[in-house]
Amino acid sequence: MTELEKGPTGRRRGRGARERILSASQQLFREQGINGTGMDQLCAAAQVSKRTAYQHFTGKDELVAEYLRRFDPAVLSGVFDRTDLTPRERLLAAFDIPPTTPLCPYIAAAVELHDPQHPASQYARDYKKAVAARLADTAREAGATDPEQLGEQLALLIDGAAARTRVLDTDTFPTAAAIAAVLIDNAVPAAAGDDRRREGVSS
Amino acid sequence: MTELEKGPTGRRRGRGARERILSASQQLFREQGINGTGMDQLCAAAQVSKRTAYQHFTGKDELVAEYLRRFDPAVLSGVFDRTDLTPRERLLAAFDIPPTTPLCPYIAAAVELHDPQHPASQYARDYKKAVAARLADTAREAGATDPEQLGEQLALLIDGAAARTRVLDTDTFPTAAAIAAVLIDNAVPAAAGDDRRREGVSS
DNA sequence: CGATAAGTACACCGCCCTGTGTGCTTAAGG
DNA sequence: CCTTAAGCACACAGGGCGGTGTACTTATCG
Repeated sequence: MTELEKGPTGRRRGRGARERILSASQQLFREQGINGTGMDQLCAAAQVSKRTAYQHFTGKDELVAEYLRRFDPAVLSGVFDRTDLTPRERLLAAFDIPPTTPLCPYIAAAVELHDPQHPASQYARDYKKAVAARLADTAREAGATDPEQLGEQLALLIDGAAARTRVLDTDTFPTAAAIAAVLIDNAVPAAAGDDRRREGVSS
Repeated sequence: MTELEKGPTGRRRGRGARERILSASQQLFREQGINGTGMDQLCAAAQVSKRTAYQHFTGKDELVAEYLRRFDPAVLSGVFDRTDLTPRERLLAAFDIPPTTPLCPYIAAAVELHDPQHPASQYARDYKKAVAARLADTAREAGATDPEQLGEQLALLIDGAAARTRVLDTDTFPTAAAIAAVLIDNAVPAAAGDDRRREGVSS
């Protein structure tokens, strides 16, 4: 039952409370951080009464965990499922996230929550492992000799760029992409018909 | 009644409250995070009255900033001033920080404070730039063609290992060190006489 | 000694936080 | 229609936080 919001019907601030809460959390947790966003403010932004929020989520912890689970489709699948790119290009495409990404929310959550046992921290861990695994898959597809190692290396580069971008307040993904290009070329034994050239990636 | 460390009576005033506060902050901010450590708890651990703490620091913000400034000597100088190592070895030695480092406190501060204008965030930024600069200096010493680029790349690797170690709760510095070795070998045109092991590097 | 600065003990303020209790209104659907 | 459940408004509890006021004690040194 309860076929809730399926379109613009829910213009009133009636029935789609849960979705509005999660949508608002996406914005606020990113802009202000998890600890920096109170439930009062979040409920106000979501146009949801506090009582309703606590009927959908047992507590803020559960809300935070659920909030983290709403990133997969866009980021993870969106990059790896592009069949128009070669495996190598797909690996490098993972570093093209300049505009709308203040900081990887998984790292932020792990640091802010400061508790490895927290559901959100555990999910962050799982997610990071999943990304490394998908990178490894693509690396295997690209013909790397040690795909797991390359996947782990590329994952580390992504996290490094995310963290460093946060601290320096400057986009460091180009640097990470340049390193990735070197690693990929070094890990693929002797590709033949590829378009790969040694691109110094100056800019 | 609190026979605290007296040491040399160099100071004519003061019985070491400030030092105890900063010493306690080193431990607590790392173990519990900055936001997770209250002034009450910190003062109790430092065996300092709260009133005294606020006579030494105008507020928690200032204390946090000062806390961050107490890391340089050991980490930064300790690695780069080792004359017993070749430049290349010194660059790689920056990745040998496995035992006593839960997470780079600069990244943690930047994420937790969530305000680029915060004094501590600004200092974190300066520090990260300084590390990159010293890495670049050493890279130049090692004969890299583009020392600035290599320095920035190595700095990114360190931050990546720190962040990823935090999220995964696993030591990822070996992975970063492996990448560093590849990058260094690729960046130094034709090293001679070194003991560098060529790991699949196709010049 | 006595002056002075450093440190102490402890209560207290106001604020914001997560989380609830209670009663009321609204929308959906048979 | 009337039932049912989702949502709302609002007040409030309990606690931790950063920070302060006040009066007292202690160490250091001229």
